[in-house]
Amino acid sequence: MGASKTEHFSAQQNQIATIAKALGHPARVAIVEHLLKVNQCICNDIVDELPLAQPTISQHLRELKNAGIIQGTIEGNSICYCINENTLDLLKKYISAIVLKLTKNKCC
Amino acid sequence: MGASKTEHFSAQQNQIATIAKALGHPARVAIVEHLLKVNQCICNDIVDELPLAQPTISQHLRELKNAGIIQGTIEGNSICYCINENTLDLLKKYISAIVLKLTKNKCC
DNA sequence: AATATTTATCGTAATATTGCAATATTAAAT
DNA sequence: ATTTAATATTGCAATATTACGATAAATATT
Repeated sequence: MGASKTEHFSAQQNQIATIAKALGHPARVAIVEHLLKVNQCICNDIVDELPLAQPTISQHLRELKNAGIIQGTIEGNSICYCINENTLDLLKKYISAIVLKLTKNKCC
Repeated sequence: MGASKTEHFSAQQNQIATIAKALGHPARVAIVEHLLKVNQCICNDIVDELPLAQPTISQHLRELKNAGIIQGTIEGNSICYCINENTLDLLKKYISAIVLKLTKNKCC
């Protein structure tokens, strides 16, 4: 196989998995951290920052964008990328709810 | 390629990516949710719960365990799995810190 | 001892991901 | 109009992931 059986799981489970998966690569974590530091920047700035080729960065940006973690606004020649707060907040709330419930549990 | 250039990124970036990656599949999200609901259970209980074969569940459990999200304790014949609070709390804190910083920023 | 139960591992097929060189696309600058 | 700059896309190779049948390993039950 190789393809996930996404149709067997709930919309929320797939949504959380999609967001988490997008963060599941150190380069994409580094991109998010860079965007957090500089607030907003263009693709080439990230190419200068990370040890990856331009097409690779572009691919990672697309995945972050598809997952809703970042957004890009066309500004003439370039595209201004920044973090979309809502998506990360959604993940934050989901995990926070889990951790909150866990403190009331006992583990084996 | 196909292999991530993990050596170019910080230990924390790799750690966060590893945890997020483990949550980056709906089946593993569903496993975590089931463990949250029943507190603790054995592999076969999850096999009965999800539409995946036993070796597939076992594989997903191993990945969750490798990422530190769950832990397993041998109990005679079976293995008792439960959520490891610390790892999810780590991810929670990391994302919370990002979201907190974001509220002070303006996006493009 | 034989059987059942539970989980892990092996092998394999299908698909996805990662990374980059080459190239295309689009808009700005000269 | 030509060149420059910024980004995306294409095509490809290497590797990883997902899924499962078959089987192994280890303990429990009869």
